Amino acid sequence: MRALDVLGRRWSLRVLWELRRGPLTFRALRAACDDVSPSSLNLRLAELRALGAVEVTGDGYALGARGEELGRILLDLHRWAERGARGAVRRP
Amino acid sequence: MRALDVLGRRWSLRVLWELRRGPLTFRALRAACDDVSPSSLNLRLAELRALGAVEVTGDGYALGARGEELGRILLDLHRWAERGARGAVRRP
DNA sequence: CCTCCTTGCTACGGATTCTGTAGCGCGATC
DNA sequence: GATCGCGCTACAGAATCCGTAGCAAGGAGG
Repeated sequence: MRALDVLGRRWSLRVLWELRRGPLTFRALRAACDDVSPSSLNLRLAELRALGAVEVTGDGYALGARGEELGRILLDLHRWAERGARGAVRRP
Repeated sequence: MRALDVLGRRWSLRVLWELRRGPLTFRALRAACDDVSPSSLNLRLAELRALGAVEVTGDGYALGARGEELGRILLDLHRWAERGARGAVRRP
């Protein structure tokens, strides 16, 4: 349950989402996330690293070993959200 | 991306997670979520209802029409996180 | 050795969000 | 009509986040 708590903090999902296509440097990741403040980003990265969701490689930050599975889950989540946002907001 | 933004707010994922097994009343949901403050809970519920993720039934709050799919996604996410937390935290 | 870059990351004050507690209005029940 | 639990609101204090500036380290070029 702790894991969902970490994933439910601001920018956590977004960081993972931006990393789904490959590694990014700290600054590139920051730029990809609407220029988050570096303090927040660093905090989230530390938490996500503690979870094993993110790791540091030679090319910067990347998804952990199970990254591909996570990418698929995030894609599902994203698709679900997009579909819901279009079809279910107005439901009179 | 807006949807992921809402899902990335504090307690959003947790609320959905607690609703995955069936409807809960406002107070029960609050209790299930480590006694969130009612203001936060009410805010999150409003946002999630606007997304179509949560709806109000006679038995209280419940996952929306696409709730089952979301529940499965959250379960995947949870399992992923749990597995990562066990296998990857200690990585000397 | 000495600049000039870029990179990861920290510091800090102000703005935003969350928390904790109290309580209202309402319907059901006694 | 008194009591109970319910959904929900109010509000101040605490925690968090943002925006900006800047540091130390490492490499490229002179």
